[in-house]
Amino acid sequence: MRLIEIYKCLCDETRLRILHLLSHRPLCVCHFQAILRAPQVKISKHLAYLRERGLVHTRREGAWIVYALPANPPPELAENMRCLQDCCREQTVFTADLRRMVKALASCSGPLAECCAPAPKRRGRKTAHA
Amino acid sequence: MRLIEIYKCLCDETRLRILHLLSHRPLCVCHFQAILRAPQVKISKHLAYLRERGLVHTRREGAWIVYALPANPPPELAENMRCLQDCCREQTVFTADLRRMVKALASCSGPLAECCAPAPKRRGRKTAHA
DNA sequence: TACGGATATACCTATATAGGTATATATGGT
DNA sequence: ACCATATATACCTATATAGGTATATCCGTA
Repeated sequence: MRLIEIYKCLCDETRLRILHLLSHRPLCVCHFQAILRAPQVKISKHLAYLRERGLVHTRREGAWIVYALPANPPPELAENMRCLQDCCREQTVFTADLRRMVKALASCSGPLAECCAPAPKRRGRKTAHA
Repeated sequence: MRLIEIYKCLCDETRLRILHLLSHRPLCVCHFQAILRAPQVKISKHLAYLRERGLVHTRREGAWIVYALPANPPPELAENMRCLQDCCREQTVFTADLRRMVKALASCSGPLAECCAPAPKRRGRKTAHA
């Protein structure tokens, strides 16, 4: 993987926040919408940008698409993700995202998709994402 | 220093090569021209971009401007520079630059500016940069 | 003071891309 | 088959920026 391509992925704030979140755990699109408070199309396009360049991959889980970092990233990517995670500890944008992520996942019981379920059956009060 | 600003600096190949070279030693503009084989204006503008964002600083040395990494960089920058230097070892663009740097500096005797000196007095055969 | 060399900058153009609106596609449930 | 939800994409617009040409500035020297 060319180093420059990695940095091109990292040089947008939305993508940086996405990758930072993914360095903690896989997430589906609706989670990103909730955590980053950004419209679906914006999230989706940045995810596509990352996917096309191999920084993330996806698996379908029912109606949801779960995004995750690659299982065996090339060393340049792995090292940069380590660096990113380290640097993010000090910058409030990222710590705030983490807090929102925890909150968003709190309503998840078990597998990821649970908290995205339509829910009318279960609680009948919330919209799709937690 | 905001992380995103650092990545914006890293996401252009010319700037990446410049920073990589600087992670080894300070250099003046004419060195970059020679090593990167790029026109003066291109080098100069990318250096300005980096300077305005605090990734490099300059000192004048006679007619030359010597660019260097900051002496006490903020931790985010220091860590990313470490990461960069590490990753560059494997990518040919950067190793080739290093080779050209060594060659360009070979004709330097002592302080940096020496190899940029007009030289008619000393050897009278080369143009400004080595 | 005039000149040449080193570097910076003003200006222009082309391209990438971020962000939005509207729409398409896929999936599960009725 | 139909609908609602989740996600992706086509299309448009605005902006950033890369790269070039021409020119300005700064410095040392004659």
